[in-house]
Amino acid sequence: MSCRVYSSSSSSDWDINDSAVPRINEFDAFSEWADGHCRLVYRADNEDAKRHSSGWAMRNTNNHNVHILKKSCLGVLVCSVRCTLPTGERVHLRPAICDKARKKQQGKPCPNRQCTGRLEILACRGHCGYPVTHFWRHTDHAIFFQAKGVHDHPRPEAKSTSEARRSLGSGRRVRGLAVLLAKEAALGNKLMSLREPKRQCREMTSRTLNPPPLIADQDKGYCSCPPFECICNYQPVLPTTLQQYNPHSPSYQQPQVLDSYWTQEPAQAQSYPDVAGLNQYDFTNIPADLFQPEEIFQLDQPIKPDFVAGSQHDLNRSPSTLLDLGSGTIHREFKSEEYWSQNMTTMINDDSNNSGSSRFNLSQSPDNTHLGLNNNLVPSAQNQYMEGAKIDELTYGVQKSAQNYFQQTAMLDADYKNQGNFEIIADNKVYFDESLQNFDGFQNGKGYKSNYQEKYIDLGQYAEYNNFLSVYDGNKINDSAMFGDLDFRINNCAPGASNLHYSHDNFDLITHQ
DNA sequence: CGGTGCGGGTGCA
DNA sequence: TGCACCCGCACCG
Repeated sequence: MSCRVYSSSSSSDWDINDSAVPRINEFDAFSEWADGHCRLVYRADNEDAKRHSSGWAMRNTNNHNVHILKKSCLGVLVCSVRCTLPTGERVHLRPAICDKARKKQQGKPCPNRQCTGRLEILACRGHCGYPVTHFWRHTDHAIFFQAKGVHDHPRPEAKSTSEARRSLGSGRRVRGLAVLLAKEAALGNKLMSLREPKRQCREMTSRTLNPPPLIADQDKGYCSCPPFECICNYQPVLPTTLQQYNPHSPSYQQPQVLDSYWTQEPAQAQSYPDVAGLNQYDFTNIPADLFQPEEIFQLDQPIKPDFVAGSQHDLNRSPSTLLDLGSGTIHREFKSEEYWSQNMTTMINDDSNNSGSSRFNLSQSPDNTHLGLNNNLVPSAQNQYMEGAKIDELTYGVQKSAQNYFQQTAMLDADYKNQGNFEIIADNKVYFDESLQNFDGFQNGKGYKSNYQEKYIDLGQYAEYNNFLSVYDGNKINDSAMFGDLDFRINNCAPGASNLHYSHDNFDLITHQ
């Protein structure tokens, strides 16, 4: 996934509100966690895009424009006391999209069993104090996506995870939950792997950096289940039975459904440190009625600040990684302070989504990445751009920064125009009928020239990306913490990962209201 | 029951 | 006028 910088390249020279958008022949891989100011173009038959799905909890927002679907971020459900799980992770559940359901979520006991806190919404204020917004626009040839704002909160759990939990109903035994979640994960990943070839790019990001759950690195002996839905956690206590259900065990017999999943991507075995021998859990001391209907969010994950690896007590605890059933990702999230400082640091230093110079989104596969298309800014201009964007994001509602932002954008636009290679589409507010798919005016007179791309490839960006890959390759096995960090950073928009081309000199016309 | 999309309506800048 | 947001409705799984 490649998030694009406003006006930083030919490929980003469209706005969701333009009367006409370029016709695209090469598309982006779907980005589940698109973040920052970015624009993506998906295939018209991309199922994820057609569903307007997102890892973020996005709700429909009425913008009174039937042609552009607008969604705003609901933030994330967090614990009111910000309790910390053994590994320093924090609760971040997916807010329900439905207002009614979301209200019911709030005030529920923290999923952390030993926490007295309550769930509350951590609202998204990533777009000048307002929630981050996503825009979707369909043409006959593509689905255009544009995001505005940088999420200022942790990612919620994946959609499939919350769906799985919901579908469980209430009062089920944890074992059932485990099986269901495992199946969900297996099926989801299976489907995702089959859905679209390019999806692999995204998978590479989330899985390689955050390998799938339940695939234990036996050498490391850790558990890679999520803190909320640890499957190992629900395994029987007795060693013999444990063996039977422990996927980490050599003698473990995988269920048929899961088998393909386990063996599907063995190379993605996690390398998390064995925090506390979390492979084995004793559930005999957990009463079946412990999970009340109203505690469907209740985690079997204790707050244990003095968590000591290897202690017998801790053996009964859930592992601390978070399974993202939607992406097959195991999140080893930042401790909250780490997260926030990291987040702020990222925002301050990178503002990746705008500059695209620091955050790489590995959802985009390198081999289908046409580097530089989004990084056509000359360094100086790019820095200036970052400055403006930076301020824009960090000081909510500061109009000055917004001016910088757009002034910079305008300057760059003008700069491109001066190259004489293409013309920016004027938002002339002429509203074309959607049926006018072949608008000669744009096709013949205002097309993008392909040589533009060649001329503006930013080698510096390319180098940085390679550097990243080098670091990544060198550490992916041994440094899971790094991946936690990288995962967060790279999953934000990275212009350098663009693979979008304007290979046609025509545009898809859309209709404004 | 909840996700999703649509659309009327309100308040604010 | 644009935007954020509330609400209700309909459809769907």
